[in-house]
Parts: sequence; C-alpha cells; structure tokens
Amino acid sequence: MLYHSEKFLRNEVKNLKKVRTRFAPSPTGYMHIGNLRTALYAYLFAKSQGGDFILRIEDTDRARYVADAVEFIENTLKLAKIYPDEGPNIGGNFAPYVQSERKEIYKKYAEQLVKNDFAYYEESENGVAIRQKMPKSGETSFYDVLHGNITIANEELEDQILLKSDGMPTYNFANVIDDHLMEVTHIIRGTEFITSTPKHVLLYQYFDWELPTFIHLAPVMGKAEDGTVSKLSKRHGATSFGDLVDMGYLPEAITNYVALLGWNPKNTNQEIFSMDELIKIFSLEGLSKSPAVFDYDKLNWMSGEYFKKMSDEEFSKAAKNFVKLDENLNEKFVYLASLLKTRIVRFDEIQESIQFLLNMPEFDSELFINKRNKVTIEKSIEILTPAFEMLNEIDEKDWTVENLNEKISAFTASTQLKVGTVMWPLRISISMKKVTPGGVTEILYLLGKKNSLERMKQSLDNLKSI
RNA sequence: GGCGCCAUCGUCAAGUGGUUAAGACACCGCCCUUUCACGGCGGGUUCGUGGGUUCAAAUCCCGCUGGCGUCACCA
Repeated sequence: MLYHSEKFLRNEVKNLKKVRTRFAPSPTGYMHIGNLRTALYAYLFAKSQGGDFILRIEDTDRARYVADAVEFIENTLKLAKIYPDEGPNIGGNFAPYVQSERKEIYKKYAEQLVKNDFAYYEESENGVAIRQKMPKSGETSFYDVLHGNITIANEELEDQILLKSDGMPTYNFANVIDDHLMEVTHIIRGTEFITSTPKHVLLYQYFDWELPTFIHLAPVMGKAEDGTVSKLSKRHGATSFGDLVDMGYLPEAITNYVALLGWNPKNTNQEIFSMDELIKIFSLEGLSKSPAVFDYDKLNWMSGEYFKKMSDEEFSKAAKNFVKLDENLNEKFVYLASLLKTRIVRFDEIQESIQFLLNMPEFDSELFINKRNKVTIEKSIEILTPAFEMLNEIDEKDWTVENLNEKISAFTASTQLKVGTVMWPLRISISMKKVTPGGVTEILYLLGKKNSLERMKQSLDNLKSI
C-alpha cells in the first residue's frame, strides 16, 4: 500500500538525523488543553526517539503580549512533567528562543528573498512590509504523516506578508526560518495549519532548504450542554490545564487523560500510564486523524484511579491545599485521606464532603427514618439511649477505630438487632448526613469522644422532644 | 462561498478484505456491604448515506450528506 511504504520510507530517511520537535506557543498566559496535548505529543515523540524537544515562544504579535507569560508556560510544562531540552530560560545552541529577540534574523532572510525575486516590498500607510510572491499556477504538495499527500492549487495562495511594517515577521515566515535554523525535523501542530503549510513549503523551496516532516493533529472538541460539538472553548467550561488543576485534578491524571485524547497505544488496553511509560510506548501510528471530544466522565474516572493508587500520605499532602480544617481534623487528616481516596474524583470535592465533621448540620428527624434498615424515630431512641451509655464508658485513650469497632459490634450483638438497624441511627445522630465518608466508627474516631457524645446527646434530646 | 481535512457505540477507541466488530468511560441490573464508595459479575447500544470493485467490504474507489478548519501586517 502506497501510504505505508511512503511513510516507512520517510521515517527511514529521517531516522538518520536526530529527531527534534518543538512546541511553539504564543505567550498568552493560558494553556489550552489542545495546546498542552500538542506539546505532549511533540515531547513524547522526541523522547521516544531519543531526540530533543524545544520550547520556542512565538511573540511576534506585539499587541498580544502578556506579561510573565513565558514563565507561565514554562511552569505549566513543568507541572505536566514536560521538560524542554532547549528554551527561553533553559538556553541551548540555537538561542534565543523568543522570536521577538530574533528580529534581525528574519529581516536578513526576508531581504534575501526580495533580492532573489521571491518577495517584494510593499508600502502602505503603516510603513513598508515584505510580501512573499506566490506562483500563479501549478500546485504545491507536501507529505503529512497522518494525512498522506496534501495538494493545494497555487492560485488559492495569496501573496503573504513575511515581514510586517513594524519589522516583526508573521507566523508564516518566522516558523519556517526558525524550524530550519533550529534543525527541527518533525513539525507537530494542529490541523488549522494544514492550509497554510503550502506557503511554508514554498518558502523552504525558495531557500532550497530540506523539508521537515509534517504531522497535523486533529483538534480537541468540547461538548456543549445542548449536545453540539465544537472545538474546545470557554463555553465548555474549564479548558485550560490550569483550570483543571485548580479544580483539583492531579496534573498526572490530566496529562494521562489528554495523552489518550487522540492517541492510542498499539497492542495493549492499558490506559493508566506514567510519563516514562508514555515515552516508551508512544508512536506516531497511534495518532488519530479525527477530532476527539473532551469527556469529563472519563477524566473523572482516571483521576479517581490515580487517587486510589496514592498512599494516604501522598493523598493527604496533595489534598491539603484544597481544604480548611480545624486542629483536630488536621491531626487526623492522613486517616481521613484513606476514607476520602475512594470517594472523590477531584480535591475540591473534599471540603463539602467533610464539612459535617467541622460543624454539626441542622437536626432533621426525617433522616433517622430508614425503611431498608427498619429504623424509625422510636427505634432510634431505643437504640441511641443505651448506645450513648456504652460509648460514654469507653476511655478517652481507647477511642480508636479498632476498639470502637469491637465495642459497637458487641453492643449490636447484645441488642439482637440487625447490624444496619443499629448503625443507621448511630451514624445519623453524629453526622446528620445520609451519606458520609466512612461508617459510624470512622466518624466517631474522627470527631473524638467529647464531640461525638455531645452530638449524640443533642440528637437524642431532639428526637425525644418530637 | 472557494479550497482543504475528517467520518466505527452517547464519549475515547481497536480494526488495514473473511472477526460472534476488542477494550475503556458513562448507563442499567445483580452480588458484597456499617450509609456512600471500593471490589466482583452480567447487560444493552456502533460501522452516516447511495453507488461501485470483489466469491467476500467497517476496511478499497466514487458521489452525497454532515462536522471541522482555512481564506489577516493573529498565531
């Protein structure tokens, strides 16, 4: 099959050189998930081939410049465990890596093009700009690893601005110059660049430079409430890596999920991957050419998987930034973490789920009534009264989960009632929540003896006064 | 609108002419159970459409439809 042999051949040739990929964002102070994914794939490909990954800042649009955006991008990549080999604050043999600092380079090459009659000056009220001359006829083709050969008629191409009147290059010019100068072998970017690629190809031809390999990635889509699908944007809620981290997703989980959005490993059904594993297993063949819809359900599942794999210590440490605790809970947080781990999917869910431990919710007699466990108000009073006495006799220092478990089991047995029947009113009386992280003994322990018994007594009094 | 790209469950996706069309998420049911989770077991739903090619098409070709992108002194 042509497609495969061609791809194979192409890879053969390219493999002779060290693979170099780049991520070239503009400094917007915002890392869109789609961009992060592009960076990830470029990084994974380079690393899987033992190559280099370069960070280059495309800040040729002065109007768009955002302060500290470069640091923001570098920090985000670091959080995502994507480490460039070369970049603005990292350095490298091809510095500078910020395009605004390379102004003179572009000027030189633009003028060379004018000299060779591949471009011309154009004067307007803004000043003097340089435009690229496009062929009037014929067509320009290029090979894309994902899409095969793509051909566009030259008459579709307009004479492009290469150098703006402010002396800055346009994207279409600067990326070609830099990719060549920085010896980028594989250009991995979004499909939105497919139609402008012929312009770049022509530039390579004008300079008589070797063409890099192109890989145009399908976009990441978002699903709106009405069910329609479009390119992931703000109307779909959180769309940046930072948003997701702020919501309490683990960076590792986000990266892992995003890796699988548009790429799949060959010959395995594994879905949870560390960065090292991704590097090991990544291949261009697993890339998908059709768009992928960002799915929170799947992200949630994956996030939960990561939580369950964490030790209680790791989890509590990471979760602490998301919660406000009192002294008592702060002390017991590692234990609390063991209860929380399997129940939440984002750190920002914790506060609400443990709020009842901090403050006793308002009394609600309805909660005591439970059909399945055959619990009524009367039954609750009947159980709670002796239970309170029993618990009250436990020494403060024996107030441990293990011991409480033992005592409550013995108590339950003595009542001749079903376990659920006893546990239900007990748990409600100290939590006032139908659903809690952990059962009665866990909550008793977390609350401590004094607080637990105060709550239980209060509930009992309230029940009696109905 | 011109041009270009794309098209397998609701979603992510395996699949490269012959399969009972994998797997995962979500959903539903059952089991376990000290609530909720976790865990275990099971279930339904998929090749956009019309033509070809072929003994045989989700797979190859063409048209249609639909979605997306692009036509800047933005990237």
